[in-house]
Amino acid sequence: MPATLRDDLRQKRPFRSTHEEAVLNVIRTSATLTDALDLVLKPHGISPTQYNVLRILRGAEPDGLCRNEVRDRMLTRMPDMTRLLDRMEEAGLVTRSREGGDRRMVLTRITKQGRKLVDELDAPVTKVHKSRLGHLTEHQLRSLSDLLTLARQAG
Amino acid sequence: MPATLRDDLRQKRPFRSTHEEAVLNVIRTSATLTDALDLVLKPHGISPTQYNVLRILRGAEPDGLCRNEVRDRMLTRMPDMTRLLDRMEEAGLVTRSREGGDRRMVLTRITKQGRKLVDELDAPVTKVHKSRLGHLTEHQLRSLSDLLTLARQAG
DNA sequence: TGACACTCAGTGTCATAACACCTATTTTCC
DNA sequence: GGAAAATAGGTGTTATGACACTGAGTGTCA
Repeated sequence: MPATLRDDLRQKRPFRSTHEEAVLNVIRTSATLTDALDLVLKPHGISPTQYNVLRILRGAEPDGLCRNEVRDRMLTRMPDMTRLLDRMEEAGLVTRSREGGDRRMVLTRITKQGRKLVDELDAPVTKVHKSRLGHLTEHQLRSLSDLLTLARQAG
Repeated sequence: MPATLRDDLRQKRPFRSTHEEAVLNVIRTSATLTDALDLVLKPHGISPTQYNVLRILRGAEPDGLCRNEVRDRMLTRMPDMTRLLDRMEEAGLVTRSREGGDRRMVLTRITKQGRKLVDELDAPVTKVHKSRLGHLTEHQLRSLSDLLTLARQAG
């Protein structure tokens, strides 16, 4: 793994600004982390996006959530929740049902099978996170999260 | 914009570890930055991926690069460079030609039109980077890039 | 009380990404 | 010098993402 982003991307020129450098570093790091996660999830037949949905719905048990509520809690923007949930329903990971007072709402819940899958994935996912960031100190991890949280506070 | 990632994602539980918190922060921040860039690029008819290719090929002028070399310099993994470049060639942004000693190699170059487009985008892209991260100090930006670079050094 | 705007979901359609497999050329190495 | 491995690029097919549009159900307020 090359030491600097410039080496990594084999860039000849320096970055135009520290802002640009930071943006590219964030995107690059996100891609490597997502790729590593993807490798862990692939044998189980789900994508990082689907895994994200399962985590959200596990956290919302036993009430379930409506489609837009799931969408708004996603880590990445997902404009087509309907068909994402269609696929997950077909795979037996979630169920949907119209119920309650507001007949527009469709509650989505994680199934027992979905719950089992996401529970099983806890250990390997934790492991891949630690394998990717385990060489950072607690203080460095705290700083990183704080800086990223600050970065998202743009007007 | 909510202050913490937990609020942002409306998570009830705390993160399982600082590693996990950092991973999710990186992915979330990357998504918001990419979405902002996408908004700038969309009126020009290109995606962040295509913009990345144009930047790479502008930096490689006048020699051009072969397909795999472009792929390896991409910010995010792109397994189907062929058809990405097909589309860009069709849009008049790049050209391809077999030349030189190794007849397997296809050199890709940015066209005058592609060059014009990416040059025009310099100002608005810089602007969006600064609008997103302009509230951070130079020292914070430097720390952020350094921590992310360090984060990618995993074994 | 009924027109209007709003919200929730879903659909049609096209663009892009992902994955496995294929062909041509070059390199390696006996 | 020729078979085998490696490398460059491309194709077929499926899955997923993006975007505009539709329609049902709900609130609201003149």
